[in-house]
Amino acid sequence: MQHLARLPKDVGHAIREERKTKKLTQRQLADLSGVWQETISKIETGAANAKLETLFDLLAALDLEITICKRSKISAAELEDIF
Amino acid sequence: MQHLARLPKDVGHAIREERKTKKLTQRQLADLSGVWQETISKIETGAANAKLETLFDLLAALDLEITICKRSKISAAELEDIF
DNA sequence: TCAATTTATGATCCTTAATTCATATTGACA
DNA sequence: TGTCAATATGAATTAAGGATCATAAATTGA
Repeated sequence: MQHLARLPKDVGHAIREERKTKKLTQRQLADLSGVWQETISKIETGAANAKLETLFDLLAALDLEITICKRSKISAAELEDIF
Repeated sequence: MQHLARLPKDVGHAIREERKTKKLTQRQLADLSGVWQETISKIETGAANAKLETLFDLLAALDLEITICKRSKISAAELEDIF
């Protein structure tokens, strides 16, 4: 599964989804990544405008990486919003 | 072209590459994105650990987006380092 | 429903990014 | 090489994230 992100909150959603897919609690992810549970909560709910390093710490713990590419015409998320 | 990123400096490289591809100066990108030229310089050179919002401002101005997905076995950048 | 776990929130402190201005360096090119 | 544009760097200020502790709220499962 891959997640498209154009805003910080999209990143939070992606992290939460992947964490749940891997059946990890925020605390377990905190232990794996070195990022505090409270911080993870704020990022997942979109309350934080995280720093790149924090994001990459979380992505590494979740065995994820980022690809930067040209914007697609319409995203799956946008489709979900429309229909 | 798509850029893989696992560290903040990878993001800086990707932004610089895309900016050059589009033949924009840092100042022009600054005007387009609302991010200061000085900040762009620091991000591109890896001297800054940018915030997500700043990153997305730059990506939007460059018509780029991010995809979060499972780590590939080996990246193009890693291949370049090896060979 | 109740208890235990998980997640969210709030406050404080510390660190650091972003802004802003000034200027030094570098790079391109006539 | 000399000049102009582009990029980098540095300082000061402001704003915000992250660490940390405490705890409230929500979720889950017996």
